[in-house]
Amino acid sequence: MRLSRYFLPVLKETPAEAQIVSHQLMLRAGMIQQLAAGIYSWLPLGYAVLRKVEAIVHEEMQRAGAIPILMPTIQPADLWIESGRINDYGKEMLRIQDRHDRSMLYGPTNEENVTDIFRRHVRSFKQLPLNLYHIQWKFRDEVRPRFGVMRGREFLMKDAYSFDLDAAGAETSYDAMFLAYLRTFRRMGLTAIPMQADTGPIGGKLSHEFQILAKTGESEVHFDAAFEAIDFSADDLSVAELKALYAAADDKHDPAACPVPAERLRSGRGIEVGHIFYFGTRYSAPMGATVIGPDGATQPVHMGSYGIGVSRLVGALIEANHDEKGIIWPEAVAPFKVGIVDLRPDDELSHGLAEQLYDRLQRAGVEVLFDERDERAGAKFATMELIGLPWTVTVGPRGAKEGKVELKSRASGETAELDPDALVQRLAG
RNA sequence: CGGGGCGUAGCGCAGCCUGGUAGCGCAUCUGCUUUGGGAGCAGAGGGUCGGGUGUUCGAAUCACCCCGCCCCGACCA
Repeated sequence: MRLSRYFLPVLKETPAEAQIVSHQLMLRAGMIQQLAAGIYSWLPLGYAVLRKVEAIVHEEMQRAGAIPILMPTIQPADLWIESGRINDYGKEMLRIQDRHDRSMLYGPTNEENVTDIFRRHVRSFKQLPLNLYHIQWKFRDEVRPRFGVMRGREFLMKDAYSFDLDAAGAETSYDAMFLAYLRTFRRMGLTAIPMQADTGPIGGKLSHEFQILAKTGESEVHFDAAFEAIDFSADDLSVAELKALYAAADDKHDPAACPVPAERLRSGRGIEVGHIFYFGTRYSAPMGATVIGPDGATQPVHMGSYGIGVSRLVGALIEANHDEKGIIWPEAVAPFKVGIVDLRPDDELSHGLAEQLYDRLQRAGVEVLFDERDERAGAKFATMELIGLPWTVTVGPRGAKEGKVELKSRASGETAELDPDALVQRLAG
């Protein structure tokens, strides 16, 4: 992508309304644009990151056996009356009347919706286990939206729903999601600690929320220091072991009853990026989502639901990866892998080399943002640092004479002088 | 939902207290010079001062009502 042809409205100054660093940087880097309180448009750079995050979530869900579907944003209120949940969400739920005066709502979640799909088509235990998920926009009319996409009213969420014959099966499904979550966050370079949690309006008895540690987190969290020793990227992570370790957000944490000795207890702030629930027959029973078991008896299925705040993750990623100059994207979610700073577009030799590298990198399948604007070096470097691409290639007359360009890592700041072949090889790898 | 604050050019702000029809920096456009860390000079464009009502000869400025946004607290992917 040529920057001169892209749409990247960066800001030099920090908009007054943004309080936390991720919100400030998302606005300054031209990723989002606020339309109303808690409602944002995603501009090209922000949308590119959102799609990267989405893609990882899709891959890990499917790896864990979940099947993608797409349910609507608008639902009939009838379904929620049937589940008995119509009033549980209170004013958080946006209600709408359609032209026939039928009561509709903008879905804050889709348990009823998916349970309805299930009950219409599944009859036998032989079709279980089943896990259906989608990534769809939700609306929760928060009393006080804030912190940009971290607490928006409209937000993109991945929600998966598992169906099993019995509690034991449901727990297996739960554990599979538990593991998939750890892997998902890990792939984005984030360590999320699973914590015991309340079930809220979703209902149920077993629940964990996944919290990323960050100074600007919304909730106070407490956890066993043993978590610090765990390698979350290990292939043989044990869900049972992780579940046994103590970790809880403030609301669940009782210092008097805490099983962890004080010297082993760690406290910090956390950003909740995922939340999983096992709620048994909470929806299947009232809504008649049943199967015939091996014994010939009809019984309600055991369900769980599993959410990841996809749009919130974009903010959380920035909270976890930035410095005073801007964002530092982990490669897995970067909007572009490389930025080329064409220092002197008016210099034939230097500009020619930059063009050539742009072309070669693109053909090697590398996502490149090519800054060939007629701007000063300082402005270009500042833009690159702000938007945080993992790699910057600087091409100027000085190096071009020697046939060299500079490669710089945004994360480490390390630089290397390379010739074009070595550069392409290194970045294409 | 309780408490507080703000709304003046695309962004950041001043002007308001003490009424006299709007200003600064950045950004934008044109020209020239410049070009390895957010350039310089010269010129130009851009505002129903959030909206309404009232007071007044006269309202960005005073009063009242409404709307929007932000912050603190109680609640949540």
